[in-house]
Amino acid sequence: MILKIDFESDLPIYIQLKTQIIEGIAAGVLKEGDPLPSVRQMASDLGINLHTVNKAYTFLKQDGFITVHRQKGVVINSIHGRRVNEDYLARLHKDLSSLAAEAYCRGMNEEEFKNICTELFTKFKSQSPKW
Amino acid sequence: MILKIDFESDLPIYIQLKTQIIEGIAAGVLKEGDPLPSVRQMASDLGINLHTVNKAYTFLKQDGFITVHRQKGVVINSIHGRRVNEDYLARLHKDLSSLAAEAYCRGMNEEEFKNICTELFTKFKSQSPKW
Amino acid sequence: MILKIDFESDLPIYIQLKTQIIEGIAAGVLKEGDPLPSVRQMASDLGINLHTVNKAYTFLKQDGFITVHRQKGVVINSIHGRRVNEDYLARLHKDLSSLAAEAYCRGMNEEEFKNICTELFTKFKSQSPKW
Amino acid sequence: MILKIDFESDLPIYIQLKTQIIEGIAAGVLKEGDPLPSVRQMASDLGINLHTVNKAYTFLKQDGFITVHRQKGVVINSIHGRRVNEDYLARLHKDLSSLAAEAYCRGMNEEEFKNICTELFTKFKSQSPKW
DNA sequence: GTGGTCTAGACCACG
DNA sequence: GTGGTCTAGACCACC
Repeated sequence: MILKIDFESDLPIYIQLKTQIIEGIAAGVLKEGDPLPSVRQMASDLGINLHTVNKAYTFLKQDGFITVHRQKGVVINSIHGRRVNEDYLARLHKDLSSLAAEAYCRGMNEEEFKNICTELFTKFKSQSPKW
Repeated sequence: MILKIDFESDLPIYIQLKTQIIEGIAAGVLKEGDPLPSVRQMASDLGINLHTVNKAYTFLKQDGFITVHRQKGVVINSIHGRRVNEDYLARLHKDLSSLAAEAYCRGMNEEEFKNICTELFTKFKSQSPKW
Repeated sequence: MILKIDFESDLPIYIQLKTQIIEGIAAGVLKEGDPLPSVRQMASDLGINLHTVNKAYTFLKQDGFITVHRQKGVVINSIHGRRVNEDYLARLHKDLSSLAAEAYCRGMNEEEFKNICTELFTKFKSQSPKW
Repeated sequence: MILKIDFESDLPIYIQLKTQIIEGIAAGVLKEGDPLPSVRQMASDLGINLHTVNKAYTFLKQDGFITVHRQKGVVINSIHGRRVNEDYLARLHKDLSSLAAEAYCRGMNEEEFKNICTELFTKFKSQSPKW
C-alpha cells in the first residue's frame, strides 16, 4: 500500500498516517492479517521520524485496528477488534453534524449531501465486499 | 443564541465557536441580517480571550458566513455569500471519506451510515425550512 | 504533593509518575479540581524530560484521572470520569491473580493475604473519607 | 500443564511463562518434584526462542520455584525453597498498593475489593489444599 | 532487528 | 507560557 504524506497540510503527519491506513483497510487494500512495515522501515520510506510513525501506530492499536504481534510484527486486526461503541458514535455524530451544518449553510441540497455520503461509503463496500 | 465552550475539548476554542455559529445558522437560530455580539462582548460573555473570538470571526468572514460592518457590527450574511465551490467540495469529500472509512471498518451498515447522514442534515432542514 | 522517581527501578519513569499520582488521588492528597504542574514545570522539578511527563499525563487523561483544561491547566477529575469498566476489571483480576498465586506459593496464609489487601485499601479510604 | 502464550500481549513472553508456571504451582497442577520440559522442548512446543524459555526458568530458579538438575532436568521445588522474605513482602506491598489505589480511585467498594482478593486466593487454596 | 523508553532541542498553535 | 508536534540520536529489553 502506498502512503502519501502532505507536509504542507495542517493535519499532523501521524493523523494523516492513521487516516490513510484506515482508508486502506476500508478499501480492502489492507486485509486481516496483513503485515505493516516496522516503524523504522516506514519512517525511512516516508522520510519522517520513527516516533511520528510510532504515534500513528499507537493510536491505531488503541482503537483496535492493528495489533503488535511479537513474532509477526505489526498486523491488521480482524473486524472484531474494532466494533462500533458509544464513544465512537458520539464522535461520529459530532463530526458529521458540523459537516452537515456547513453543507446546508452553503445551500447544498439534501439529495446531493446524501449522495456524496452513500457514494463514498459504497465505494469502500464495493472494494472490499466480503465482510 | 447560546454558545457553549468546552474548555477540556481537544478542539481549539475558536474552532468550537466557528462550528457552533455555523450550526446556529443551519438550525435557523441565526438568520440573514441577525447581529452577532461584538468581539469584546462575546469574549467577556464566554470568559475567553479577545483574540480567540477574533480568530473565529475572521474565519467566518473568510468563508462568507458573516460580514463585519463598521457601524452595524457583525451580521449574518445571506446565503449568497457562501456558495459551494470547488475548494469546499474537495474538503468535504476528504473529510467525509475518512469518516466513512472508519465507519465501514467498524462494521457499520450502509443503511445505518446513510441514515445518520440524512437524519443530521434533515434536522437542520426542518428547523430552518425556507431557503 | 511530593513525587519521587527511582531512576534505578525497572519500571519506566512515566509509569512511576502515573502510579504515584493515582496513589495521591486515592490518598486524598490530590482532590477533584486540584491543579497539577505543567509538563515543563514537573519535568524540571524532577530533573527529567518533558516528554516523559507528557506521556504519564497522556495515560492519566486517557483513563479519566485528569483533564487538560485550556485555562486552568491540568486538573484532577471528579470520580465520575473514571468508573470501573469491564476492561479494568479484567486487568485487575489478571494482576491480582498472579500476585495471589505467588503469595500462595510462598506459603502465605489466606488471612495474611486478605489482611494486607484490606489494610492497603482501607488506608486510602481513611485518608480521603468522603466519597 | 498447558501453557498459552499471548503474542500480542504487552507483557514479555518470559514473564507470561513465569507467571503461568507459578499459577500452575498454586493451582496444584504442578506439584513438588514434577518435571518441567527441557528448555529446547518447551521452546519448540510453544514456537518460541530458546533464550526466552531460558530466561523464564532462570527467574524461577532464582526465586526458588524450580531446581535444574543436570540429570533429572527441571523439577518443581518443595515449598521450602521459596519462603516469604522481606524483599518479597516489600514488592508485594508496592504492587498491591498501586492496585488498591486505582481500585479505590475508580470508586470500588472495600467489600468488592476484599472479595476479589480473597476469591482469587481461595481459588488456589481449594485446588491444591494440602500444604 | 524490533519496539519501548528517554533525552535534547526545536517550532508552532493556542490563549 | 502552555501543550502539541516533529526531529535526532541514544540505550535497552526482547526475541
